[in-house]
Amino acid sequence: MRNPATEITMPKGRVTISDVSEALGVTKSTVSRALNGYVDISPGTRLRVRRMADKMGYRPLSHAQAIRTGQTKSLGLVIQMADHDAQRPFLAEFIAGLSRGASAVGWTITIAATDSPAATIETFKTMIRDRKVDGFILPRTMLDDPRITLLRSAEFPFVMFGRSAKPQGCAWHDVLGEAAMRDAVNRLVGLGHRSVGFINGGMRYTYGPLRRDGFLGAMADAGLPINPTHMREDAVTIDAGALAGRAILTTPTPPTAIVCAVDMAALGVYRAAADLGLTIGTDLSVISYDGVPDGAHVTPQLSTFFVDFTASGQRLSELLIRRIKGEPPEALRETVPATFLDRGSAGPPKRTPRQLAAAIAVAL
Amino acid sequence: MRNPATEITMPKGRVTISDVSEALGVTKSTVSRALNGYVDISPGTRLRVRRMADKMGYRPLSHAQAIRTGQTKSLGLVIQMADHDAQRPFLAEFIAGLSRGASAVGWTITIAATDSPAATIETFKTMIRDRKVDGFILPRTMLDDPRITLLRSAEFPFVMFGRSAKPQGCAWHDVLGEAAMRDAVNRLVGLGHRSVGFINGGMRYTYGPLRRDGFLGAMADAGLPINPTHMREDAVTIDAGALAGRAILTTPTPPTAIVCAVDMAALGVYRAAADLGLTIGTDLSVISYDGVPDGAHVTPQLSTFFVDFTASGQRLSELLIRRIKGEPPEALRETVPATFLDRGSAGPPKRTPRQLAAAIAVAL
DNA sequence: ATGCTTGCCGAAACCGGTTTCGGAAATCAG
DNA sequence: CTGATTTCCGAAACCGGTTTCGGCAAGCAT
Repeated sequence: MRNPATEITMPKGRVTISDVSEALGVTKSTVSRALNGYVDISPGTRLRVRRMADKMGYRPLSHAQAIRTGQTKSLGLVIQMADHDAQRPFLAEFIAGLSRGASAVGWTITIAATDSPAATIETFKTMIRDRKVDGFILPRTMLDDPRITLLRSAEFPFVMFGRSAKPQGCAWHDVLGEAAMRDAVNRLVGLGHRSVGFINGGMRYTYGPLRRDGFLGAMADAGLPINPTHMREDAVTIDAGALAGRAILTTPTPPTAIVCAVDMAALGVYRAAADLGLTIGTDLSVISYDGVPDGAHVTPQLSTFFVDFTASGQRLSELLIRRIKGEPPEALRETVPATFLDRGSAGPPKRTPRQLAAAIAVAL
Repeated sequence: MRNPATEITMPKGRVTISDVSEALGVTKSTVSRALNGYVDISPGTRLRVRRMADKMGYRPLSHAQAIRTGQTKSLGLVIQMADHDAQRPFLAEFIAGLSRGASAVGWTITIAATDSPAATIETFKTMIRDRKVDGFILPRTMLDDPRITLLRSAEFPFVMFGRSAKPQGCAWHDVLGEAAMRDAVNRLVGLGHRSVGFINGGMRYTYGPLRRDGFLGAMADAGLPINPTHMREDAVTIDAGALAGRAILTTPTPPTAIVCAVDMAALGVYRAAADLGLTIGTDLSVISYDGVPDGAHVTPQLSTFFVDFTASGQRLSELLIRRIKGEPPEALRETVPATFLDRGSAGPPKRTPRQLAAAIAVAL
């Protein structure tokens, strides 16, 4: 009877904080404060509580704590199905990463899908109002993003996958797409190309202007002229990429290489090239960005800058949790490089633009 | 002062049940019971409470109710990244459907991703233990599914996307893959094919045997013999499909048509056919199942049975919520047909198997 | 008029935690 | 040795709901 710990009876159902406190002969409040690192608990007591708690397998119920603390220990992700083709291929990996980062510390991911921007904002509002989550991950940030406006004014924690020109209050993790575009141009120039086209992705997104600037900067550095007819925008699907590719290739003097801001567009260029009788990797070089699985299933395989969406997802969860716990957003900003996969869609130019134009004219 | 309702003062933060009860001059318990449809509340009082509640914009906090009721109003989805290629293409639509079905009635989707079957089971256990969700959606049910074993023994609600041979305690929603396979064979036979191959998906999954039986049944009904060398299994990726296709096409007397249980395998058959110099739709007919977006980007477009994963997801959420609310699993079982998309990969046979074999021999 | 149901709602406990407050014991200063 | 601080923990309120219990008043039959 001296040591209450020797006579604990394992409760049948869930073990609650009361079970632990009774087993130790202390009050609930002592257990709670010991477990939550309050300073007014002696080291000895803290240790005894800790031991007993995990001996009994005690795990606080997150929604029970939530009613007092206001924290659900849950991260929100709202995906917009409207711009599906753009983010579809990576969704699984991205979610896996988010989940890994969150569950590593006992948090969960709450997900919602919407059809329209308006529905997205409504979803954010109700999730905030009903305290469903403690913060949000924002994929595919846009230049003028209503989600940011809303969350900023609601003073609700969030972290972006992407960057922002108006960084006030924003935390982010992003991949250096502009550096990849520079690198792509440099590699093509190194291979001997003097005329390079560019197919960009969505210009409403923050990544669009960044990647364009990366391309333009590298071209300028290489002393190469920019041909406006060799530049296209807003191609994030195979169809759009095919259209853009054909448009560029049917100019009077087509480029011998094309840099694409997203893989889907590059796969479209493959199709356009095939239609025009061109062989990728020799007649036309292509370097792209994203690293979608399909890129490994075309001939030749697509040389692209691979983005590890799983790793980014995991990192974003970590950052958001730190943000929720109070770290200032300025301290939670980071960028990582993409990894180049050299797979054969880029080689030395076989023909001059003039010769290329002649070959294409025959095919038409 | 007669009517307390005329002098309510809007609370600044969230409006709680106490705010509503004070505004009406009744107790919390009355408000709670009125809103939750208890019978010991008079119709008049119920109406007054309802009106006041939504006039004040009162929304009960789900995690506050959870601590007493045990219900989080959240549905769980655990996705296993291991068998990625199989379910990857539909994940976004599926989640969107789940989300739609859940959020329509104020519930949410909690998602987790794991790397291995073992991790999956662990994730289920912790999510159950910590009461993170009220029930689970099980995608891609397997013949001998440890998830089902676990949930059944834990008496935890779940609903399957797929069926089960041991239906005890199981609720489900499924698409009739076997009917689609039958239909595919019938269509090919109607086009004049007498020799049809079959590439099945994963045989560990419940859909595998079902689709095989559908194929075999239709072949028997048509009086066509089964050539074992024309049948392959476990092909759920492009690569596996290409391998299986090549194996079937390089038999002494290849079939003039191949039915595939999953689109990814069919896309692999496209590659195998191209390697062997065959044209899909004429030299070789293909009918498949799933309706992946890629099927519209090959030439000719893939004729396939389209599955509406969004609709299925939505339906699954609805069924699971009903299951959680107490409806017996036997009452929650349903199947829906897939929709055939006739897009040109299946036509009348141009050559006999013998002629086909000769053509292939040349290509090799 | 009396006794018995029935309808309806208030009072209070409860769910599983967190947090404030105050006081006893231990430590420190003088 | 006394008085003033600290240190550490218990008691109790609290978070926002739900649910049990009991009692008052009206309705019913006798």
